[in-house]
Amino acid sequence: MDEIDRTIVNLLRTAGRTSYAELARRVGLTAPSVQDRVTKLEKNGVITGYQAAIDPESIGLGITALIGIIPDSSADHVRICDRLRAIPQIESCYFLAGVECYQLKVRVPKMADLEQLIHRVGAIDGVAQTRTTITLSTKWEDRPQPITTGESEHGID
Amino acid sequence: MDEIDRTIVNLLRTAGRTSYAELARRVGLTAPSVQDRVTKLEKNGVITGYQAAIDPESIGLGITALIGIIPDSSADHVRICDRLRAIPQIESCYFLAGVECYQLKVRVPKMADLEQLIHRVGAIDGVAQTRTTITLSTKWEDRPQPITTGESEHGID
DNA sequence: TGGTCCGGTCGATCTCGTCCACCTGTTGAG
DNA sequence: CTCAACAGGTGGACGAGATCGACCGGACCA
Repeated sequence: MDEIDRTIVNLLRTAGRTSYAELARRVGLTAPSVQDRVTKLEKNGVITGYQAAIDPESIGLGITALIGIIPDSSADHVRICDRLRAIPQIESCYFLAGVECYQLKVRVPKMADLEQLIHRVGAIDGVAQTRTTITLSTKWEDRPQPITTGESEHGID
Repeated sequence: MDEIDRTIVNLLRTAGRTSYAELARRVGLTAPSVQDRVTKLEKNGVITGYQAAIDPESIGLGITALIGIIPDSSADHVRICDRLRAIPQIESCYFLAGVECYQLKVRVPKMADLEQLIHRVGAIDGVAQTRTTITLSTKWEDRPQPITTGESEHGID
């Protein structure tokens, strides 16, 4: 994980379809070397995948909401997590330090779908209460912050 | 935006570096046709970009937190938004319907950085109060939900 | 000194991306 | 009904990219 790897990661983070040849030009190596580095980054779990960013509204997911979950005292978190994972509308799921121990980011086409979704989450065993907030607009999302020099050690590679 | 477009989007959403030739095989067209469709999807704003998914810990961003912002009554939201946008650690920013009218998802290397970041956000003109929640773990994030048939009209293309 | 490993280059080959000419089915006007 | 215009697809050609194996040079160590 040297300076060249960081540059490659920064480039792929903002332009995930950049060819190996183009990456090679940017970092001053040849294509096979870059490919080798990228393969290692993938194998080491630094790069976990590639995804096209889609405008949610264009595919009929015009409503975004955040749902906080307050568990009851007997909650089985492995079970809750499994049940949540089975709900496709939940795009992100964070386990939090707080009274609301989960926060979900969900997307649905219509309000009726959101209502149904809230009921479904609320019905999960161990969920005492949910608190939903509608997002009026997404200012930005998943903006990659450039990697700084690895001044702290992370034991990667 | 027909069935083939939806298939292409679903494929690119989960495997953003899939070649046009491979996409063509999957949808039963030729590579030039697929490329044409993808170009149109990009031009119409359906596909807004491509990004490699990176494990945050691997690049020294081990701490994720959610920051809620409560504005004061005289808040100028354009100004607040601009100031927030200038902070690179804020990866996502949602404008919410609620007392906390923004929620930020931030990532930093160390707790000290988070503290500094909270102070910086709190110092923005129009921000009355912030409320920060640490995420103990990310169960999953940015999981693409497959596009269903466009039963509602969205006026795309 | 010599062996080994790591990471890079180079060259050959195959696949992919991209452009262009052509084909087909649909639509709408005369 | 016929014909022109058009959208969207196919197929071929050619340049660029991906990928593999062979080789090279420096660092490390016995």
